[in-house]
Amino acid sequence: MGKITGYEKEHELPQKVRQLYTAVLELMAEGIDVNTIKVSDITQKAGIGKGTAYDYFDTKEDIIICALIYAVSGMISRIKEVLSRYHTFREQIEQLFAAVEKEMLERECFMRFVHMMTDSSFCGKALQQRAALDKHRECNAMLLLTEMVEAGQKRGEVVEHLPLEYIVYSLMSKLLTYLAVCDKNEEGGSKAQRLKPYILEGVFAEFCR
Amino acid sequence: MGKITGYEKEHELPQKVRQLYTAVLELMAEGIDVNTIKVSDITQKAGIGKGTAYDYFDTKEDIIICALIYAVSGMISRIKEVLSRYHTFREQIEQLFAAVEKEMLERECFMRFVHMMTDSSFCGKALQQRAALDKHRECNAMLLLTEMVEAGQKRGEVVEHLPLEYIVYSLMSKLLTYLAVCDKNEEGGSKAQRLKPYILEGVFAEFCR
Amino acid sequence: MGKITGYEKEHELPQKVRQLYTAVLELMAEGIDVNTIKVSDITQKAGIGKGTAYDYFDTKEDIIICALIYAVSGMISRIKEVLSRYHTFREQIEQLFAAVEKEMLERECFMRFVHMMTDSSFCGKALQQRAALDKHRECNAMLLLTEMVEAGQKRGEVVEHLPLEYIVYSLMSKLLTYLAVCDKNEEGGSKAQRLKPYILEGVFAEFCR
Amino acid sequence: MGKITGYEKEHELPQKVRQLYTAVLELMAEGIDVNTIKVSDITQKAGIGKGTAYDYFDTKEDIIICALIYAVSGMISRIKEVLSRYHTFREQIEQLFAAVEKEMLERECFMRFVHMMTDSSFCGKALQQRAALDKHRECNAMLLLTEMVEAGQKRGEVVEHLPLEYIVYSLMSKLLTYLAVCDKNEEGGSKAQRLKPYILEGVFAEFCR
DNA sequence: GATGAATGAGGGTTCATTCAT
DNA sequence: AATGAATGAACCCTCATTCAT
Repeated sequence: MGKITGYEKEHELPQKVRQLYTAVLELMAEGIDVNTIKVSDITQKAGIGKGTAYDYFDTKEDIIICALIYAVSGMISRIKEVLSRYHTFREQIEQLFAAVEKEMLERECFMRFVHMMTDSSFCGKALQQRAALDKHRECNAMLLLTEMVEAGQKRGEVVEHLPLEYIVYSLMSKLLTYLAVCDKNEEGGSKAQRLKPYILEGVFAEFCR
Repeated sequence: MGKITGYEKEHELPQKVRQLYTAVLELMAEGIDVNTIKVSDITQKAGIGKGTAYDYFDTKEDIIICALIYAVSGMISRIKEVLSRYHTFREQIEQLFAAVEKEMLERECFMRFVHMMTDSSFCGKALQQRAALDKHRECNAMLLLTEMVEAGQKRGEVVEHLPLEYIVYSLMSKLLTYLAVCDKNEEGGSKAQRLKPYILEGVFAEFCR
Repeated sequence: MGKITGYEKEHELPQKVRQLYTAVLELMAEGIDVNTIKVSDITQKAGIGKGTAYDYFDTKEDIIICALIYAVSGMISRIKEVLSRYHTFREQIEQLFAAVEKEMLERECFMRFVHMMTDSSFCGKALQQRAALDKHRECNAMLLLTEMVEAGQKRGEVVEHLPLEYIVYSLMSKLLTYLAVCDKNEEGGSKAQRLKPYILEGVFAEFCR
Repeated sequence: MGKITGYEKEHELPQKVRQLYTAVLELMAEGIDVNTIKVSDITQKAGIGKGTAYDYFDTKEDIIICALIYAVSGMISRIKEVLSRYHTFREQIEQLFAAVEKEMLERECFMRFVHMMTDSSFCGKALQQRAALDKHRECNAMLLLTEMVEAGQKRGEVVEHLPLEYIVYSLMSKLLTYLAVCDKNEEGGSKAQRLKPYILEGVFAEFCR
């Protein structure tokens, strides 16, 4: 049987694979370190046999990486979908922060994803290789931001005297800062709520005409 | 014998411990994943026996964490020392970016440290516990930034209508973005050089009067 | 359903069983170690489902053992058939060596069979048990030789001052030596061709009047 | 630490390695299939930790192969030693059969060794590779026979009209036949005893002047 | 004090066998 | 009847930690 690549469409996913992905993501949401996740943890939580995981994946790493790609792709698609309903840069930025903040599970996963992208862990290395091949793929958050900014510039909402590169990195960095604050503050995100308007205002002040 | 805590002053460090720290940091500089480092890797590179490491530390994690704390404390002291020779917020910011960029080996460590602080890896967890107890300690980079900003505000250079918290997080995020860009661009840091003036300018525009 | 015993006549063999046997023998001819053969290898090569194999056999060992018995029985029948057309001991011996050499696939199997008969591998143990029960059966090569020698003695061609037992073991050992030499020398059997006349001559000199 | 190669001299063998070898050979003497021996079987019988085995060997196969080479080399040296005290071909042949028969444990090993040499099992493949490199080494039984025959020819005791190759193969085959008969007959070797004089006589009649 | 040989618990992976379809 | 997805027991190997020297 052909193994899972991580690029399957939502509806192509075998049921067991969905269960595996869910299990991985839940484990991450519970704060378990990627490096200490055991195959038996995953399959047990997924409610399937250990051998079954290996019918679909070659290694433990594959399972985890594909689960992450799945989660991040899904998150980005959903955010894209939300953003497509808004037509100004300011609204889009606001919605972006709101969307990213909304789902606990995805947020956790996204943080993990970002970590791994800048990480030298076993999964990190593999993920980065994937990402290098995937510049054009759904799981590329930078691309999403780039498109948003370019569209904003076309509409005349976003300044043009700053390099696109800088604006995108800057946005990403602010978004991650915000996520980090959300993450740190588990008692309800009050610090995040306090800082959010300033972060947004900083973005608008610097990048909007 | 009392074990090493990680808070020893430079001159209090036993020779063997220094060798262990150096070994850990070199391994990291070589790009080895923290989760993959073996005790035997460390002791071999340190040129000492495995048992000796356990005379000074209780667990492998302790060795790595203390090595990181050591490296980051040292880095922050050195940066503090540099900054103390400058007396305007703008100069300090510029020097901060320059200093951070300069120390190649330490920069790698700093990135690792940052990762782990926002990470759920074995070391991460332990580091975060440490950090929670260490709000006042040398290895706290946020504290350094906070002091810088407060001093800047006292001197009337830094705006006061924004929350201190926001300014500090924002600075940290920009610094990390810069580091990430440096890191990514191994062919000589040209992207970092291109973006640097914009990042600095963004800081000054937003936070300086 | 009654399981396969390995004693079915050629025409009693269900089609699927024949496919299984062929698959096992082909795998062996490919040089795969008996201990390494996987059920999935066999069924895949046989072009049938894994479950189906277990409709006919209880264990993997059964499949392999029966395939071997099938192959060796077939080989011995065919040799018997050939030998029945010759009426002197010398001719029979010559034909025996020729026949054994001819069947390339079967030779491989025969070597495997011999190995296992003197082996303590999983299959070996089982085969030997079988053989102990099967003294009278088709797959018994020693029996074939014994009959040949006895007939030779009756016709006055073979010496009688040596124990039948010794003559038979000696013949078997020479035959196996010959096979081993054929086997070793894949570049065309020149060594086998060189040694063959001496082996035959040794047999005749020692055992023929 | 450097791993064991299997070519260590008796006195160079670390104690633990000796224990491992002994354990392997005892397991074989007990009739356990090489392919089913577990590392834990070996180390348990050797009375050492599982990990220790891997300090000296890289894989389970290595342990078994080296144990076999050790046993066979030892056996052959001992036989050589015995033979060196006899100076006629006839005596040497008699002593050879006696010596080979004597060492019950080693005999078992020798049969295993022979099996593996003509086998495609995991160990077999590796052993054969070794043997290909070891034409000149101690564990080469053919070499021992070759030397014996050549010396016999020089002394004028052994016929010269037959190819050396044939004589050696023939001797080996007779020796193995004898061993196989010894092996089969666990009730006291009476069959072996009955056949032995005929086998020896056959050798003398064919190869001695 | 310093060492590194020895340990053995633990986890990734395989594969014979089963059973729902 | 035939299938092959699912299972989980089993086993090799690693490596943090200990402790005799």
